[in-house]
Amino acid sequence: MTKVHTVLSQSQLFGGLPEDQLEEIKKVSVDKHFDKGEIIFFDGDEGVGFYLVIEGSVNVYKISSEGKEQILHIVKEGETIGAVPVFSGKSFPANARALSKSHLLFFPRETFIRLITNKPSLTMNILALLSMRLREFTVQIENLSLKEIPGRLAAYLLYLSNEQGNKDIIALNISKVQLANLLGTGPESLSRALGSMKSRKLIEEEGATIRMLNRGAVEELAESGKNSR
Amino acid sequence: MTKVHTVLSQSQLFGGLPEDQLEEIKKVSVDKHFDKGEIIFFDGDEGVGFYLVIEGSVNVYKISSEGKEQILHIVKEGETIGAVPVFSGKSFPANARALSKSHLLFFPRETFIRLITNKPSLTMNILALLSMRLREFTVQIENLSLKEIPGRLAAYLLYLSNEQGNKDIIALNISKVQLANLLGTGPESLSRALGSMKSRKLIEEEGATIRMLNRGAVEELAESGKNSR
DNA sequence: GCATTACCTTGACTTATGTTAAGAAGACGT
DNA sequence: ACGTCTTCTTAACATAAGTCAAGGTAATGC
Repeated sequence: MTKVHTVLSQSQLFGGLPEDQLEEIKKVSVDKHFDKGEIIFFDGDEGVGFYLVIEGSVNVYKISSEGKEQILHIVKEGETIGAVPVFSGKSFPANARALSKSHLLFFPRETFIRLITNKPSLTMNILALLSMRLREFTVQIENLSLKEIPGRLAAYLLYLSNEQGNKDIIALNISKVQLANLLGTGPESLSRALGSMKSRKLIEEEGATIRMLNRGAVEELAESGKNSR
Repeated sequence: MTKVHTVLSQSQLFGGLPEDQLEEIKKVSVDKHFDKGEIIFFDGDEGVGFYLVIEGSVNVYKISSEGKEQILHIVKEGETIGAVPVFSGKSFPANARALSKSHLLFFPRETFIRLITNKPSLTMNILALLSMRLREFTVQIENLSLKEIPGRLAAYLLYLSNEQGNKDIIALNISKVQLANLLGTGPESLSRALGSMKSRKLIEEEGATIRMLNRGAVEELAESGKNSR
């Protein structure tokens, strides 16, 4: 069983599909390889198809005229990037860059649309995928607009903890700069927010590992969005 | 021809469908009426179906623990609300409230899913709709994170101008408080941003009408996101 | 037609976060 | 093992925007 096959069959997009359909899917895809830091597409480029990550991880982000970066999504194995223009028929709505050496599968737009027509279960998977992404974006808008930076950080730590099995030991999977850009700020403010949580005994930090000392207080911080008072 | 029929046939969701399918759609829907200010659903409520606006307008929003409101979308005739949980099978991701006396059609989840199975053109419409919404959210995240309030305001004025036929005379279709909440701020800051644009001769204001005096400068403000320098 | 209410604007003040700069700690290649 | 880069932290300062309060204007009801 190849890695490609394993990832496809476990992806949200193609999971649960019969073997013959998976084969068909594999056949219409094109292998693409990117080095760390390489651009996969730019905001505004014509969207001629989408990508599924087989190995590595990808940063999907917007960039301001001054060069500040807002990360929309960090995409890992089995997830997709660039699906929006497949269905709304326009350009990519953001930039994408490989965070590590990555292996992606590219699906050309027209071929893929022909493929999904009259495959209701696959279509339902896509609808679920897009809906999930919408749900995530509403959370991100809520965080950016209604929470201050310490609150966003607390919410992200809880999200990570949840993803890693609700342990109190959390592994930061991305660099501090990237985390800052995901939270809509820069490394200095992130450093201060972490420092504040440490001095208030909410967390401990050791390298890329964070230990939650007071989950209740972290939850309250994430909930209220505000640091104090 | 009833209003319902007209709106359905011109909606993004059901536009371009044959007459018999439109009839079938109308049959599975349920009429719902809401007064101004009435809640349609709450963030977290179980999503048992979605709504299509026939008449009136609806505010889809998140709310912070302190009561600050962030508008995600102002939904008008022919548009839908609450589609996410139909496909990702969970709760509504935000609140919805009628901005005026409104007439909506409600589509129960299971019935609607049965209806769309094996109707590829309808399914493609839904995919396009969700993709469009995703695209809009990426713009909103970009605005919230990478632009200051004057920049967001400028971008919104250009959006309105574009929607109203690229005239320099723009009709504000919502109250200032709502506009402020859409831009992620409060009425005081919006007032100041408008004041700054007026004193710099970028715009003139008369009641709910705004006249763009210097489109180039407005575009630059929206583009750079920053007020000065 | 007048009073009451909702909506909007303005001003003074506070605060969170951005900015600039410098230094510390860690990673990396030679 | 050494120096060079990158990444992170800390501090001092600048600024955008939130907050609180007051007043004005427009809309609405009696």
